[in-house]
Amino acid sequence: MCLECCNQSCLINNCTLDWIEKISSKKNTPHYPKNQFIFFEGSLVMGAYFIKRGQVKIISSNINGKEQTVRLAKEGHMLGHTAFGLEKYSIGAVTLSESEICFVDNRTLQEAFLENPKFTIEVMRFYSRELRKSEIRTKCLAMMNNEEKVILGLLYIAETSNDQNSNQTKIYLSRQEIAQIIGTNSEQVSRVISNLRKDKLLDTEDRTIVLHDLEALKATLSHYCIAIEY
Amino acid sequence: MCLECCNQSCLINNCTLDWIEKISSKKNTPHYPKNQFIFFEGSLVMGAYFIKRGQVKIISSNINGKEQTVRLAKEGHMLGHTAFGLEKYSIGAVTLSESEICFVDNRTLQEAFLENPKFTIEVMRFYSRELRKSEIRTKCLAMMNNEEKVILGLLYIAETSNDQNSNQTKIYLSRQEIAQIIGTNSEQVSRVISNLRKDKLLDTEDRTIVLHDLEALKATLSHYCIAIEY
DNA sequence: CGTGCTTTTGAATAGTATCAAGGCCGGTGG
DNA sequence: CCACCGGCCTTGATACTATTCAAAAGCACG
Repeated sequence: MCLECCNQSCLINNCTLDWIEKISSKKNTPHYPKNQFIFFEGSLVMGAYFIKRGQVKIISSNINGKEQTVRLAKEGHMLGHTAFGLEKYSIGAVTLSESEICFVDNRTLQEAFLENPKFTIEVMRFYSRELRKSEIRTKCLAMMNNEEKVILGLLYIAETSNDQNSNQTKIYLSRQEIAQIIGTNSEQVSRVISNLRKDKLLDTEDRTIVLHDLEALKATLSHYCIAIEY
Repeated sequence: MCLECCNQSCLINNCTLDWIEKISSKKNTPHYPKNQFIFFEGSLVMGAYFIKRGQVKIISSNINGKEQTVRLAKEGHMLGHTAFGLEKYSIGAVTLSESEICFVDNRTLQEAFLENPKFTIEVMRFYSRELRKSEIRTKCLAMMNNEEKVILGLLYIAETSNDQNSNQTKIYLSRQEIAQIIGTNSEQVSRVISNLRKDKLLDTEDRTIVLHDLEALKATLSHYCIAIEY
């Protein structure tokens, strides 16, 4: 039930009470394990997904199967939405952690948009923010060298991670997964992480990366004037 | 007057008739020459811009003044929008051709959104499409080599160009401007264009680039499964 | 006709991707 | 329990690509 949902950041909360109930009765909320596809590139568009809990990567591949992560999403984010009006998703989505994700079909969503202006406006603002973030990312990936890109990637992962409880952030993604976020390969990521560890900008515990000073990492990217308000 | 506007693709047309008139009475439509700033990075957000005619680049710079073009826009597109809720624009916009661009202040826009669901939905869809395009671009710029990026850039410029009347598209941007769109430098662009001319994939007339076979150019990028429906 | 800007091309350099080998760790099966 | 296997990580050597530097030519402009 949406009305009892723990996730305050869910966009559906911008609907009227009776619409929240209506959506609640139509949606379903499967439980996804880690590394599970939510939808595939090329599959049919049936509706939109709202992340209740967990971290998700949005991916796009070339014909050789090489995969690029184009966006990360966490609780409160919407997925699949970018495909409205098209027949098929041009991108795919995969869970990075164990997740709960609500699915709402196109028809219900369309009616909700027409009758809940506040909801529609907030969804619009969500896209607007994501577009701005995507554009800043375009700039960074175009102008940065490998070391800077890795730092950018780590900060991005940290910001879209859910466990920001303590003063240290742990990253459980593989070197390969990080490489796909910033557009390089696992060897380069490994090299840069080794250097950053020597410079005491991060620690590693086995394969886990531990960020203990986000501000110091951000400072290394300050030349790019990144607006950091995700 | 919006009601008499020649631009059928303008998003404002999704409002009710009286709202179109209301917006019409509040907006202004300055005439911009080529290479004119519409708004600067860091300036205050007063409203949104609707392109009536012309081509515009959205740019973002680093602290050294190096400039990256993160998006191209043409008639029917919205600008400045991505800054709602923020105090300042994190990006800037510059005309690439002589243009007419309508400005609507934040307050009027906000009221229009609340009372014109169809308008809001279409603006949302516009963002949604732009986000998808930006993400595909992220993938391409991450995976392509320089030659492919230049071809991608030329196709992007052609698609956001207004004079698609004949079977050949002319591009008047400098090598430097093209380089900033794809994240390289003018020398590389020059080299690639020389090679493409030898391969008969394009022609040049003085500094102008002439594309006479868009399909052949697109075919060279087919490995990337680009959804080409801008 | 000179000046300044863009384009083009070559050469040197720097940076990144690729290839290869070894180490570490967890899981599996004898 | 231990040996083996496969996956991921790390590091070095090498090849390749892209950037930078430099110079000359072309064009626009006063």
